[in-house]
Amino acid sequence: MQLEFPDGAKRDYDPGVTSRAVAEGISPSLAKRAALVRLDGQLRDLDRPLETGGRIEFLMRDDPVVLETIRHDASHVMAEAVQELFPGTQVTIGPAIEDGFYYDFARDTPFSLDDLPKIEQRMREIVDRDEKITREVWDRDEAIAHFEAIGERYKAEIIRDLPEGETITLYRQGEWKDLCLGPHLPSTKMVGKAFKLTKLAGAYWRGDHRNAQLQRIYGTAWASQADLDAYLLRVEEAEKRDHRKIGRAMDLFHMQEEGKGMVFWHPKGWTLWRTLEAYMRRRLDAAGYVEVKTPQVLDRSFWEKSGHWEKYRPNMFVCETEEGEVLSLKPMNCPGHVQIFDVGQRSYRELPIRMAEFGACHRYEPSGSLHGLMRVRGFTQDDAHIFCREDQIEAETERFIRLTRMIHKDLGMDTDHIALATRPPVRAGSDAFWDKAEGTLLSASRKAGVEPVIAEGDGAFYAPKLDFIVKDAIGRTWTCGTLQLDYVLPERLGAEYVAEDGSKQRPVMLHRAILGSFERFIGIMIENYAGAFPLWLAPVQVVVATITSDAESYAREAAERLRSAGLRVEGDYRNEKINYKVREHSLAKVPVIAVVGRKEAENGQLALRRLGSDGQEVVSLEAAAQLLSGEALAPDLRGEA
RNA sequence: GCCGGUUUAGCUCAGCUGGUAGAGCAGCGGUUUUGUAAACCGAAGGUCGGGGGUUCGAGUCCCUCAACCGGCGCCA
Repeated sequence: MQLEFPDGAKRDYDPGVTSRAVAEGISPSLAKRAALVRLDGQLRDLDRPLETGGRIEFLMRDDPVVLETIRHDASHVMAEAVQELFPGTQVTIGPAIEDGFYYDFARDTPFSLDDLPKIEQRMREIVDRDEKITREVWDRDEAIAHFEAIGERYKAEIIRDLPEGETITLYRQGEWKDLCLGPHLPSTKMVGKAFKLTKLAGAYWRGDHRNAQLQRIYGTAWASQADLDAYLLRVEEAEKRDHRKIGRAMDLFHMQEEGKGMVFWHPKGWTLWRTLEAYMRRRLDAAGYVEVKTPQVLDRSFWEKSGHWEKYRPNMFVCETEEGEVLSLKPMNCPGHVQIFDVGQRSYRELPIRMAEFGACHRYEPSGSLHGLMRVRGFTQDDAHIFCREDQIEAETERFIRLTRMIHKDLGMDTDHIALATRPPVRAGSDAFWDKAEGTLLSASRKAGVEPVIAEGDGAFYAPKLDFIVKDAIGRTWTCGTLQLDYVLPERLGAEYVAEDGSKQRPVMLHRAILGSFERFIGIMIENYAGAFPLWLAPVQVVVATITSDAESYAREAAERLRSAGLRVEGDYRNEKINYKVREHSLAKVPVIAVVGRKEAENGQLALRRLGSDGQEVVSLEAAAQLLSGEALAPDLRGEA
């Protein structure tokens, strides 16, 4: 058989030769340093015999591709360590994940955090043992019998569920064996010691909450200690951006026990909200939306009609009056919007109707899923429903994609990608219906200049949807914005319009949101900007800070002038040193500090200091008012003057 | 909802194997009038998350409830 090397050289070998032997033939140091091989694009173990020729490439330990294998192997080393330390623990699965790995174990007594250092220590020993990792092909029944005999019933179950005829491979390292597809590094030594066990968690067997709960141990692993340190630093930096921390420090909002999942917005946080809402309202007005407001609480019979009572009841806040009336806080705005659509007779000429609401909704989310502003029980959606004819879906979708991308950009978020969630396995509607619906969303995306990533099977059971995934300043992605087709609700609630030919027709509804909820989006913005909002969004835009009390009356006058220019201004006239004030307002992420000393007071000036720079520009009060009020315009208002 | 962890002053956190709570910052009072990231002095501030138990004695040990944090699940 013939092997072709990356440099184009071709050489003949006998079938059955291992990659390692091939490497040794080239240079002993290559064989020593190689971690994996790639044969015709497929990763393989170094010691696995080559049966066929092909393009071969040796991958060194520092190759990014190998990193995933290091993590996978680290999970195996961890499993070996755990089974040595805690006999009777069963193994299940342990894959590499982003930045690390985990392994799920079945054990009666739970692990405690104190166990992690012990496990880490044993892992280091296993790395030092330099155990050879070898691949073995087993007979299916023998493999099942083997795992059952040693009490590994989860492994046995995995093999049983593999399709007949699948090659069963076990990997052996030292005394320890695991069912695994591979590939793996040649020895535990190559895993290295740049790993750390990070957290414990419960996880359901096969991800199904009806199954047994296993114990998951998470770890992170890297090719070098430097990479591990860099990662840990990155995690630390991300923690500093935590919106809950910044929200407290900047006095934006708080939450308390009596209202879990409910937000108390403080004056500064609410200023941020109002600024965002005003911006959104202008954008929606300009995009041809009409805004409405629908009731917060509606009778049970209404939710029965909409179908929510049957399907969504566990998530609804239901209340009962003294008279025994049963009502629910709205969990969604859509049924309310259909009520407005349903009043009077609609004509095809009116369509599309783009009906928007900053709709406050309440959902009884499970306690374990609550998370700061990101997942709450009381929230306000930037919701809208587009009622349109079938033939308008594509154009409306395209308009929406363009609008959404513009707004995300204005708010400091780059679009990472748009996902087209297609038909799920269990669904309503014919294949022809799905073909058409998915096709419409796809072609609309392309017309808007976007090629969506297909999220196979992620659609709702009645129609496909588009999700907008944005990327923040530190590379994390968030789903913000969605467009969902709906033929069902108009039907249920009897929405219709009179068509050109006089017949009654059902409109299609497009559910759509750009931010998602204000709460969550503001949380994301806080983390994206790390609290340092651009001038137009900052709750406090300027602090006028005095150096001496002599300058106070001028400073008050200056603050008033800036306010009259539309800026959000605070005055700091305290008896403190300017260093102290600068530090405090800088930490509070105030974009502009206007320093006023004797000089400025005498000359009618301000010394402007911008957040993030230590220079100053001294300008006249009038010029400062002009300059800053211009800079503080929202993105949609710029360039009009 | 499930698993693990946390809960001490407004905030950030100490408090060893049980002996009766402490620091820094903020806030308050005073001194200082200051030129771009922390001036100085002083007084005050706590049902140690709630409830129950063990003990002569509990912030510390046990039980229980809650909230929060990290995951899992959920998010028609």
